[in-house]
Amino acid sequence: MSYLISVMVHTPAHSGIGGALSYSSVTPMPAGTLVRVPLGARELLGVVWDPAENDTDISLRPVSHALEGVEPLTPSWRQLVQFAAHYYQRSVGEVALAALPNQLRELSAEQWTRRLKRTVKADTPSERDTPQIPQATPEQSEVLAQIATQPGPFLLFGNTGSGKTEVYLRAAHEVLTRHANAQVLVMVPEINLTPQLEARFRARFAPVWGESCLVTLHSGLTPAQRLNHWLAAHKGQARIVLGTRMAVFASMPGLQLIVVDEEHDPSYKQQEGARYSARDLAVYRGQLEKAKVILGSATPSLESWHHSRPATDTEPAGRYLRLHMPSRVGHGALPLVRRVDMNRQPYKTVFSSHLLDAMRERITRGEQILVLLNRRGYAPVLHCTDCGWKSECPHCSAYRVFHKLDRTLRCHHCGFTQAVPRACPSCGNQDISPLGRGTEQLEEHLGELLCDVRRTDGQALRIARIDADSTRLKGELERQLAEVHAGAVDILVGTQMIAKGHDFRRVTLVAALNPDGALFSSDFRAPERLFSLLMQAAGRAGRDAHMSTAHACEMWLQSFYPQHPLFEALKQHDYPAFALQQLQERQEANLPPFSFQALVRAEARSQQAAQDFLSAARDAGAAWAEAALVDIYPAVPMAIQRVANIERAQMLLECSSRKALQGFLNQWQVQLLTLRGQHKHVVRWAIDVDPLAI
DNA sequence: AGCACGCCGACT
DNA sequence: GTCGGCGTGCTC
Repeated sequence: MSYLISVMVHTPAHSGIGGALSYSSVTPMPAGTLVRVPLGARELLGVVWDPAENDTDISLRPVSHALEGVEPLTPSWRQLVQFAAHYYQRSVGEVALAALPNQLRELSAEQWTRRLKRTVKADTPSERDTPQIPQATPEQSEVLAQIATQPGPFLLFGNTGSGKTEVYLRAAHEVLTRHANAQVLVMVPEINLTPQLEARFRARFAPVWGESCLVTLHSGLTPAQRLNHWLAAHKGQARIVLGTRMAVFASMPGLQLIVVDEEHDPSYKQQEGARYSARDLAVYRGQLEKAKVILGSATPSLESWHHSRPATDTEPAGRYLRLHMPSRVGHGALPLVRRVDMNRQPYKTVFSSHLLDAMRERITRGEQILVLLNRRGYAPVLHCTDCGWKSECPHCSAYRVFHKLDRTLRCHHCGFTQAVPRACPSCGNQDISPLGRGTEQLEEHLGELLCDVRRTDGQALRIARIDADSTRLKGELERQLAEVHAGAVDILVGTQMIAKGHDFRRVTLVAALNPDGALFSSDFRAPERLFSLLMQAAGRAGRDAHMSTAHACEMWLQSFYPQHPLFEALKQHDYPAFALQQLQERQEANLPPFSFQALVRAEARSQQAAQDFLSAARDAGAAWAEAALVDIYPAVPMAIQRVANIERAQMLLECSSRKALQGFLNQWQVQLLTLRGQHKHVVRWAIDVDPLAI
């Protein structure tokens, strides 16, 4: 008598073997068991996916062995993986195996048994002082009462400094004390934000449950650490798991609470392989495992804001419950927002004289300045410096993108393409250029403009630049930040990365030089990102009480559109007003969250081959798409059209129903598989469901 | 995805 | 005479 065991192994969706593979075994292995199985000449790690059946096929190869000493993964874990694979159009095996620590795959049987012996470690008793738990503010108490009594998911909307972390800590404490096996998952968008939050959680919980009550899960761990932390979570020893988006797949049998901090952050969307949104999966997982979910942000994603809308006379409430914490606890007032109208500045001004004066004043007072460059998500929309013409698409409420390679303007929404005009179509001016350029030598330029300024100690002022280039080396970011904290730097020039999570206590002035690119971007999410960035940057300033009482902190915005509603809302620190305005625009244009999108990307040796494949895919799905009310737009080259000599194209799908789009994609995926055989030049293709950038 | 098998060019 | 290039094709 033998059993048929269905096993998922790491095979991509388009490899011909998408589903579970069948093996035989003399023992009936339960679903969720980790096993090693032969596949061709190799032996791979796999997960038993379905309950064992009686084996009727004698030709099956046997399972090599089950991994000793690891409990099977729970049904809800498998359900989460299955859902994610299905929703994001990938194979179950790919998602399942990617969610497991690498060492589980790589260790041989002997190494594994050795490892098992080593991991039996006694809990290190904590030598910490009992934590100082601050008194909960009435606002926090109210929010916690809601979390305790309502099912959620919750959108915790609170400013920087409103005490969201204290709410997380208390909600976690509540859950952990109520059940001896309860576990809490806390997610942060980026790896460099883990240490701060980890420290807060440890300080609160390690004195009670020991240092090993918390583990982290992120890509910065060594393979051995990753395995240890994963095992601790899987066994339930770690009561708190703190990690980046990958942690959403952590095996946590006692999961009762999920916190997604800074839920609006685009980093929660995986950008390669299975392009899942960890935030959205967290909500799904919470529902699946009956765990409460708290999404926290000072500037929520418009999706979450929309989903947490209160009921109106005509419409029921969204499916999230919005919890508002408007107060700022223990911090100075929000900075004053000042706008400089760049139309009144001399031609090609980079730093307005007003701003320079303000900067001089701050430096001579020994205060620090943050200069924000908004280069991330930069899409080359053309504009005329004379009359303000922009490369709008005549058919869409989108801007067309400048493709340098063939000098065309293309709409990434509808595909409308034209050659780049020689002069401005509106006023004839020859000087039309991409919006938001000219920041390259900014650091140098600023140094020249302020060369006359002396610091309080008489030394020449120091400017530091922090961006992806200057911090490529490991530890370089930390080193540079330490310099800023030590006061060695007067002006910090950087991209969005400096606005995230770091407190610069002596910064009293934040300046955004050229935020206009995001107002008129081909990417409809650009304003949302800009608002969030500026709000966060404003929150950076003046967190030192002494400074902020002495001199008001300021945020300066240089813009050609100072009256833009985004800046108006920012001036009032009024996210709801901004969200309302943006959501109205989105609704009128039928954009997310009022519609659902998917993007198909294809890579090929030639642009033509990539587009041909997509066009063939469009034709193949046309009838179904029409029936399902799915709009398929024409294929366009990607904004970055060629990478390492591979041409890239993409095609947008839009539908007002998530379910209908899902259904369509599932059927269409099969057609794409067969199509690939007919388009030999296509290197690869992939579907991005709910893409963040188009 | 891996890893075979397989059929053509420059080397000890 | 082989080593090795990476083009198809198969893996329960």
